[in-house]
Amino acid sequence: MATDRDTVLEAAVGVLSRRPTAHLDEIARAAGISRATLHRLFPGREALIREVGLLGLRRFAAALDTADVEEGDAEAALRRLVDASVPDAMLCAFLAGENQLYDVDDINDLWELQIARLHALFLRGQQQGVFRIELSAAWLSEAFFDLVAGVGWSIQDGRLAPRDAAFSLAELFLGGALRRPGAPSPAPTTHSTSDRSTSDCRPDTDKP
Amino acid sequence: MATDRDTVLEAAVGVLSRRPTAHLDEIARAAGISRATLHRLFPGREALIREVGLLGLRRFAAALDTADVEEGDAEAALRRLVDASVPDAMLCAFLAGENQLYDVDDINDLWELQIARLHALFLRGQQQGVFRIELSAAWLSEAFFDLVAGVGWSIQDGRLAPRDAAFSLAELFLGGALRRPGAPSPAPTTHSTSDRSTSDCRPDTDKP
DNA sequence: TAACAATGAGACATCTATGTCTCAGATGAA
DNA sequence: TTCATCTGAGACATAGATGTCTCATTGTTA
Repeated sequence: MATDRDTVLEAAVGVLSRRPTAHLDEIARAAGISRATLHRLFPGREALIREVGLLGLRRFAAALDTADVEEGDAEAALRRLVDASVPDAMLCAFLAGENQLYDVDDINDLWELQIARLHALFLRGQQQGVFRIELSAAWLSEAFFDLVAGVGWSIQDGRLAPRDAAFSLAELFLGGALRRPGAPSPAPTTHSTSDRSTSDCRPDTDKP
Repeated sequence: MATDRDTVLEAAVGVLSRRPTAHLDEIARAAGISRATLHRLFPGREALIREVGLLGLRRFAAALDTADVEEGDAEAALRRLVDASVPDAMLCAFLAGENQLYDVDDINDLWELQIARLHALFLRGQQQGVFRIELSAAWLSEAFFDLVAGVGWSIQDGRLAPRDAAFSLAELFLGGALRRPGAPSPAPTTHSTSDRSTSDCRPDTDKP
């Protein structure tokens, strides 16, 4: 029986991240309140989902703040970010799945802002020589956020122990993102514009 | 104007992956057919979404087959899997976001089956000594699939060049998943049950 | 050309989630 | 106790998407 807005929103995430089309009854029940009270807290479904998105973004922004990502060594900053964002991984999972939110202007702006901060972190890391430059900063940002979301989903479904989350995320991601100390410089190319044309994401349609 | 079912389903994915609640009108328009014809092909919305999910699973299963993941060196098998699954990344993105599907029994079974194959691949790789054993096979499976989904989202939004997709995915993931040739054995532990209690995914609620 | 099959457009009924309202009971403060 | 406030339960109307139908048109085959 949670009466304050944020607690209700967190309960809502638990339902909505699994079932984006869940009815309001369901969400109210998950929060331990009645549908009437839910309506008193949030004018309607649209507003509710919007606020869930905003909460997620606020939390992720707070994680970026806490981690002080704009300062110091990029690898250390990323490790701090991992620790700061894992507790809110489920919110991030919701954000990752709900592209619908990006139609709302102010949410989209807030989202772009946080992504820009991530992007800047990776760019800085590449300039510092700690992150690989064969992988674009945009891809590193996307991949990082997706893995945070993956942590959220895994924990929710009981496939990942919460205590292992930060370690698993940091090890996997940094292993792929950090420049190898041994490797001298960006491998010129193992992937020219050659062979397999993995081009349009719409493969042949002739499979039975 | 695509009249065969699979082509319509692929058009539906393009819409549904961005907006899970899109109306049937919208989906029909995206497929270039009328709502009437859409109804002739699929009995209703539920059936449509179900078939989209099945298509995604069929494609991913086909990728696992094509890549021959049950055979040979695990790293090579995974590289083959990357190449085979990237063209269907958008379908995977849909699957990743639509946990709702897992309420349908036969879809869930098919899903578990493919995940089990992934899991087995990583376990085999760990036994072969090519994949790190500090990261659980379950987490590696989840992370791999999430990154494939991330590739799909990125390509759709134009943030990742289709030609770079396979390379970016393989490099990032394998970098984190492969056991370092240098590192002698599984680092005993850098993450005991220490310090930060990143435990319950539900942080303090006192942020303004 | 003629018959046939498939499609698109639109009208229509239905169904269900949503939004709004009322009222009774519970909680808490004066 | 008494009053004020908040909540839950339920009824009710509404809106909008879905499902079904008809009919004209198109394109294909004989």
